[in-house]
This record gives sequence, structure tokens and C-alpha cells, in this order.
Amino acid sequence: MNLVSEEINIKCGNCDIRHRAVCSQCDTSELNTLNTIKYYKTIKAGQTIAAVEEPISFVASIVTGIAALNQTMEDGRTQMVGMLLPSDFVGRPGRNSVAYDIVATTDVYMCCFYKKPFEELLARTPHLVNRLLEMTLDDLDAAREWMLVLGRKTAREKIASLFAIFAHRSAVLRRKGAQDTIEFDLHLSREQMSDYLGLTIETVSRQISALKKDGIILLPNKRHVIVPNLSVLLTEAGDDADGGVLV
Amino acid sequence: MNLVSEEINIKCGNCDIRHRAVCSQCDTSELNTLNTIKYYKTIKAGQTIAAVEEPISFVASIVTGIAALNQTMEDGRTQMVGMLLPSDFVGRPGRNSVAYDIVATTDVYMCCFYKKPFEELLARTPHLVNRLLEMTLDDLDAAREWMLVLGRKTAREKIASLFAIFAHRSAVLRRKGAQDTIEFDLHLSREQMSDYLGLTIETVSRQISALKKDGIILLPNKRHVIVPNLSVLLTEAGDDADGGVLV
DNA sequence: CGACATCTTGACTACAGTCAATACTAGTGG
DNA sequence: CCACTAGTATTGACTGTAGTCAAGATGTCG
Repeated sequence: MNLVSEEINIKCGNCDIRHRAVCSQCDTSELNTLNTIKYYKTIKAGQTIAAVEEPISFVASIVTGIAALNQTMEDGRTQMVGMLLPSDFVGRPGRNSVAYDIVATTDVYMCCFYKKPFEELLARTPHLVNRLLEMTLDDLDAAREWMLVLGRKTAREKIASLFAIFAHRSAVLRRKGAQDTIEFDLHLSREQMSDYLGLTIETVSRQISALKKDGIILLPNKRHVIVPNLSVLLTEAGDDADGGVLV
Repeated sequence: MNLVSEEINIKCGNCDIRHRAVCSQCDTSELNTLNTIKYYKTIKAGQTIAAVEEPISFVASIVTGIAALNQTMEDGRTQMVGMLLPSDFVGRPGRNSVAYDIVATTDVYMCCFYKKPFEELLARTPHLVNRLLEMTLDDLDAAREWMLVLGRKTAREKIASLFAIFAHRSAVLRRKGAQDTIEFDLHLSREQMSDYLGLTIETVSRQISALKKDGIILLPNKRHVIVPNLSVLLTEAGDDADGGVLV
């Protein structure tokens, strides 16, 4: 028992997403319980984690990697409706299927919990529900923020908005300011970007070239972006140069 | 005491949204508590219920009427990011302001709870949090469903999708099937529709005229719509003729 | 090195936006 | 009751942005 408990502490204690995931407020005993119903799983880039028709037997936290939530119309048009990043939660308690296809964009490492026992734990652990509510409200705000991008922004503003999100995330990680040079790796292909932005890949390509030509961004290669001045990028995104950027 | 309790039962017992709102699972004692911290409020059509800059001192349930969640860019472009219908919840526990402007589309009658005591009740009433989580997850699904509309659908499909939502809601209320004639009142102006759909009012107007010309809908007047055949409308919306319509 | 993916660029098209004139509707006051 | 006004909606003509189709460039991996 002692051994098990120690093992858990080592595992969860070292976990990168420990302080942000659903389990962030769990105490040792709750982590013990979680440990009995959890397993880790790796999904290769491009593989489907869950599909709309199929039942799903687990819920999970993304530990590393990126996954996309995709909606598809019969004729093949697709729209990415969300991006799952490390610490994000997969699955909806109380439902046995997902509302959109979840596809691994990069290799994804997940901490999975068997659905049924997780829901039981949820039922007797209010703070878990609280955490889930917090996360869901954040997701909702992000989704609505993105609705403005999809509904009202031009192609150039859309690209700038997407890059602003990546730049913002990178800036937070490296504690940089809006005046500093920020750089980040582009984990999405042109096609994935077009699906996220409601554009075609040609338009994505053209607008990226245009931003590059105008010196808003530098592109040492196709998957790496350097932003000399974040405020300028934010202006291009149609945002106030300080606020309004989620995720 | 007895009197008070009776009065509450009458009030909440007769409440149209009693079985769908946050309070749907509350017992008599909880309703009593809620009653001590609640008040009713009417907002005239066009009035702002809450604005992004201003602090908000309450959370609320919409009892009757419709309100819109609006996002606005500096240059005036606006996007409706959600519609609040009877039983929907207003405000975010734990936050003292809202992320978007909330504007009454029709006259709105709200059941308001003072924020602080409501949050305290929330902290000791797990099933309330559960209900709020359920509602938020539904909102999130609806928002993501709408992202597909905004990002990938044509103007005609957008209008058809909007009407399909209204028709669907009306059909559920009156227990009609997809083959029946369904009608509904249009509570939104052309401008509000354009804000919801990410279009201009001219395009909205043109597409409505086109749907009318093609016999997909009938328009006895500008604010009332008759749908002879819902499946046909759903096809126009680009949806599978049975599923996929939220709210 | 060759083969296949992904990405970029160009030429042309089409859908929705813009600007503007006209029609409709509801409300007010003579 | 009609005339007038203000707000809302429709329709037309034209423009512009992003989509489509297609060729060529770049990148990746066996």
C-alpha cells in the first residue's frame, strides 16, 4: 500500500499538467482513487481519438501533444471547433459518445480514466465538478471568442488572430512582453489552419505570405514563426493591442 | 414561516422554467434559501442587461423573453455569440463582470440572485453545480455547432440553419414531426440575424427572399415564418435531414 | 535520387459586401 | 382618418474578397 501510494505521488507529483488539469485540486487519497481507474495511452499524429458515431469508454486529460475537435458536413466541409492542449479534458461525463471527432494533431499522450468509475468519483467529489465547471466555462469563452473570428474577421485578421494566440501562449510560457520578439513552432499544417479559420489552404498560404512580406512576421521555415512585435500583430488581428486574446 | 414557504411554492411551483433552470433540482428548503436572495426584474427590449466593462452584482435565470450575447470590435463590427432563452442562466459564478454584452432582444423578465450569497449556496450545494455544469456543456456544444455555421456554411445555408433552429424549437413545443407544417414568430430583426450569422442585413434579406421564392418558407409577414416541410429546410441548411440541430 | 506530401503562386470566378434608391411598417399628431 | 416621419426591410448595380482550378515549387522520407 505504502509503495503504491508513493508510486502515485511520484507519478502525479511529477506530472506537468498536475496544477491545471481536472485533478488539480485533488488530495492524495483522491489521487489514489484516480490511480486505480486510470491508464496512459499514446495516440500517433493523425489518428482519431474518438469519433461521433462510436461509443467512448473513457474520459481523459491531455498530458502532452495537441488534438483537434472537428465537425464535418456530409459533403466533406470541415470546421475545427476547438483545440485540445495539455491539461485539457476529453469527453463529457454522462454521455457515451462525443459530439465531434477528436483527432490527434501531433502525437498525443493522454491520462485516461475509465468512464463509469470516474463518474462515480465525480458524484461524491464536489470540487472535481467545480474544476470541470471552471474548465468548461473557459472553453465556452474561448469558443465564443472564436465565433467573432469566424463570423466577422477578414482572412488576414483570421491568420493574425491565430498567430496571436500562439504568440500569446509562447509569451506566457517564456514571460515575454508585447514589445519583445516572440517565436513559436507552428504545430498545425496549412490545412488544419484553414479548417480552424474557415478558409481554404490557398487563402491561408496567401495571407501568411502577405504578413511575411509586410514584416509582421518572419518565417525561417514553414513551421516556425517569429513575431518581432506582438502589438503590431494584435493590431493586424483587429484586436485592441492589449486584451481580447484567449487560450 | 408556513406562509412564506407556501408563497414560495406558489411562486416557484407556477414558474414556467422551474423544470429547466439552474434551480430545477432544488428541494423546498433550497428554494426557500434562494427566495431570500432573489428578486425579479424586467428589462425593456433593446436595453443592456450587462456590459463588458461594468461590474455585475447578480446572476439570473431568464424567465421570459430573449437576450443576445454580443461581441463588438473597435470598428463596430459585431457578432452575436449566443442567444439566451427562457431558463438560460446569466452570469458566471466567480467572475464580477461578463465577457460579452448582454442585450435584451425582446422584453425580458429575469429571476435574479444576488451574486455573493448565490455563490455561497453553490459552494454547499453540489447538485446546483452539477446542473450548472450540464447547462454549460450544452451551451458549449451549441456554440461549437454554431462555429460550423459561421465558418463553413453559405449565406443561404446560414439562414436555413437559423430558421431550422427556430422551427425545431417550435416543433418540440408543439410536438410536430419533420413532415408537418411548422410555423414560428421571428423575434429577431434582420440586423440581429445578420449579427448572429456573420452576414450583412442585405444578404440576409436577399436569402430570405430567395428561400421564399423557392417555396422553402412562406412569409405571411416579415416577422412570421411558415415551414411547409422541415426536412426540406434541413437539406437547405446543409444538415442531415434528421439530426444535428441544437438549441 | 525519386516519389509523394505539402505548400505557394497565378489566373479566373463567384459569393457576399458596399453603396444607393425605393418600399414597407408603425407610430405621431394634425 | 390621413399625412408625415423614422425606422426597418427590400431590391438593384457594382465591387472586392476569398474560393476554385491548375501549375509549379518546396519539403520529406524511403
